[in-house]
Amino acid sequence: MNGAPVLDLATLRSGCSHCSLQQLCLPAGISPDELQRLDEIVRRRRPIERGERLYRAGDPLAAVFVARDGAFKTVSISEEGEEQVIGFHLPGELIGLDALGAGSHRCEAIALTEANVCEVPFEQLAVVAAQLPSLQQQLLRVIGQSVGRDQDHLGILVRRQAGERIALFLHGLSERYRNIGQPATQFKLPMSREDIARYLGLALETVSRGFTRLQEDGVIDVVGRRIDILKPAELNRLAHSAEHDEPKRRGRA
Amino acid sequence: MNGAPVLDLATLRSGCSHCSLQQLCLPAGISPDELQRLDEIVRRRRPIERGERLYRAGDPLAAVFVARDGAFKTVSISEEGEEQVIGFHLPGELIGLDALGAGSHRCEAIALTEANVCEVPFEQLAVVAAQLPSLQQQLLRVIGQSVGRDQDHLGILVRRQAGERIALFLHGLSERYRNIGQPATQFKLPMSREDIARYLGLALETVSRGFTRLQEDGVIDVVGRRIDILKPAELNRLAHSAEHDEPKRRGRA
DNA sequence: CGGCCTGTTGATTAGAATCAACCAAAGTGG
DNA sequence: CCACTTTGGTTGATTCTAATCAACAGGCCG
Repeated sequence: MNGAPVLDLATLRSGCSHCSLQQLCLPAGISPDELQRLDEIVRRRRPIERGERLYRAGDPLAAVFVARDGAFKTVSISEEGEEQVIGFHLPGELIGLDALGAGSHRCEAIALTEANVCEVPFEQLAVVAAQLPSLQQQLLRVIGQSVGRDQDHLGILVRRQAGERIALFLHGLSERYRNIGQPATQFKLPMSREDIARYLGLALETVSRGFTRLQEDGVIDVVGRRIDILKPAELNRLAHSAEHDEPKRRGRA
Repeated sequence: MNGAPVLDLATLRSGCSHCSLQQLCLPAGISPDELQRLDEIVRRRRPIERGERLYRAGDPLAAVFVARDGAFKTVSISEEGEEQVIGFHLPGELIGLDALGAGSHRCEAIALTEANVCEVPFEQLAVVAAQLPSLQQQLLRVIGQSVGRDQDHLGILVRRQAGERIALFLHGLSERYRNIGQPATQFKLPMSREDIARYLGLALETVSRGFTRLQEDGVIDVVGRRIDILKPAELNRLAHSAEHDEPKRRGRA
């Protein structure tokens, strides 16, 4: 658990063109010389600690962020002070779009782990995007992907069975890890059971039980936040075609 | 079947500059001469009938749409053929952003009523937006508002009590009608109970019961799809601070 | 060591899904 | 024009899932 990783200065210094996330992030599909324009406005921020906020609800839209590593959650606080989790953000995924509509943030973005982020001042991004059609295109695509993730989230929440939601959650997370080139069947959850519960609209006990149930069924192996997906196909099945299949029969024959 | 309403040619012909939704739609904040550039690429389509689709899942992103009147729903079809309602779209709200991420539509957009829509070819919109900073800005804002509505939807779905979800739904719809300058306390729901149920992640019977309950409590008056919000403040309270207040005591005192 | 946070597990209960009638309005066709 | 069907909505009875309340276990920290 030497959690605070050795600070890779080279990584911090080097720009988008050397970033491993290049093909997933704003620079995707942008020519090298154009990339430099983008690179000039991107600020590589110092490491963020766990629990630190990138912005708070109500803050004016100043910049959007992308994690190079680590993970974030965005939460909105209801009038009663309840925290509801709007989304989780893995490396390469844009953070801060919740302010696009009104010009100020609806959510807070909180680091779930130590992380390094790139900060892109929004005004400048807009200006450069207007000048570089391929950047504009990629910006819209990245925004669209974010919309897509929100819709996936909606798709999880309308499922009424807790087990389905949990399977869908794990499946989706696994896919996202695969996308960024990390192991898709073995990973450490960056978020707590409570975060997951507030993301899925369930009680945290229900999430816990859901995990144990999946473990009992041999689909996954869980130890605290360590997840090992033993039967990806089965998880996929549970996530999609529901549990209608084996309704009563627990012990398999 | 004079279903096709009297065709208002003047309305169809007149461009954005004469549109009553101008300040809510893409043209907002755009100077008259710039507006003409936008106007040139907007196609005013013939009236759409109820049940007609603007696009289907899988269709490549060709255009985005805005209703001038009427209402739409966007739905995604699960592998089991279940229809899940992603969103409802009132006049002035952009339809079709679900394709921004992958370049093809994830959803289908279906007319809930007869409607007139403007169609904006996406490629051309991107080109013009790159040339007109104020249009680019407004495009991003409108996209952001759409993201905001999705997040409101999420906020509804994580609420676990059916009554809260229903109150929140009515409250949000009311706000949106107010925004477009239509009566906010009296309106006709363009969607069926089943659509609402699939939007809220509830069974349709539960939605029906929820409406009846609100009526019994004197908060609203419902007759089929006609809604009259009698106590907006009370609805607002139910939507936000939940029903934790009067748990058992039905008859007050 | 003792406290604290995170997660698991158990018992009970509230609330919504489901199954099933039923009703009114709107078509449809003889 | 009236019987018949279809569609959308309401209401009732029953069942079952997940929330809630509660106790407890392991890891980590001061």
